[in-house]
Amino acid sequence: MKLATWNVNSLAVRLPQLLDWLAAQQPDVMVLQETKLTDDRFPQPEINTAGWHSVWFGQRTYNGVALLSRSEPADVIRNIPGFDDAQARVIAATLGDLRVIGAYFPNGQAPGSDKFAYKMAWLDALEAWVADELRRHPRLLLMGDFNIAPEDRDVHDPVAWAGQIHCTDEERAHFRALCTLGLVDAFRLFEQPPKSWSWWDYRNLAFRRNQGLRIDHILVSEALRPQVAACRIDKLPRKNERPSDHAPVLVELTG
DNA sequence: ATGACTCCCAGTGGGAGA
Repeated sequence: MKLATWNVNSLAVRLPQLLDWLAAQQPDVMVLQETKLTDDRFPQPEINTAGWHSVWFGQRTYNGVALLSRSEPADVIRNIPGFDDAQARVIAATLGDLRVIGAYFPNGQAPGSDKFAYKMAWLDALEAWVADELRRHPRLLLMGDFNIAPEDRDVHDPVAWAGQIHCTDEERAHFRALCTLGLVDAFRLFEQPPKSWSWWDYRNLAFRRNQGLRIDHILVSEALRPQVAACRIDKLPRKNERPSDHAPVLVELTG
C-alpha cells in the first residue's frame, strides 16, 4: 500500500506532470493541495481515464484539495466539521480500513498578522477534529502541506529562518500537539539524507542550491506505525520544466 | 534589498505563496 501527498501549485498547470507521476509511482492513494480550481473545472475525466477514483473540494485562485484512490472512497468530509471556513483546505475519506485526511494548512504569512491568527485558529480546530477522527478510525493518516517546518533540521538555514513563518515556536507547538494525539512523523521513522526538503523557493536558484524547507508531511497513527515500511521525498518532479515548488512525499505500508 | 519566481486574475500591474 503506497500513499502520497503533493502540493501541485495549480492542477490546471500540473495535470500532465501529475498523470506522469501517477503512472510511474502507482500509489494507491494520492492527496493534492493547491489545485486552485473551482469544482466544476476539476479534471475528473482525465484522472478517471488514468484509472483513479477522485473526490475534490476547490475554489477559485487559491487553495483547493483532492483525493485520488484506486479503490472507491467512502465517508468523504470536506473541511473541518464545525469550523466555519471560506477556504477549501481539507478532504478526508475512508479507503478500505484506512482513514486518510488530506490537508493544505494555512500559510500564515507572518507572525502577528491576521493570517497567522487564522492559522492558529485553524490548527486548534484541526486538532480537536483529528482527535475525534482518531477515536472513530484508529488506522488514520494525516498528510499534506503543513506549512510547518517541525524542527531546525527541517530548515536549510535555521538561523535566517528563526522565528519566521513556518518556523515559529507556536507553529512547532501545534505540530507537536498533533503528534501528541497519537500520530507520528513517518519520515522520521527512518534514517534520511541530511538536508531533506519538500519545498524550494522558485527564486534564487533555491532548488539547485538545495535551499529549502521540509513542510510537507505524512503523519500516521500509532496503530499504523508497525506497518510503515518506508517514507521518502521524491525530488524528481522538482526538476521538471515548469515544476511545482513542492515535491511529493510517499509512504509505504506493509500488508 | 522591502528583490529574485510562478500562479492567478486582471487587463499592460498586483496579491499571494513560503
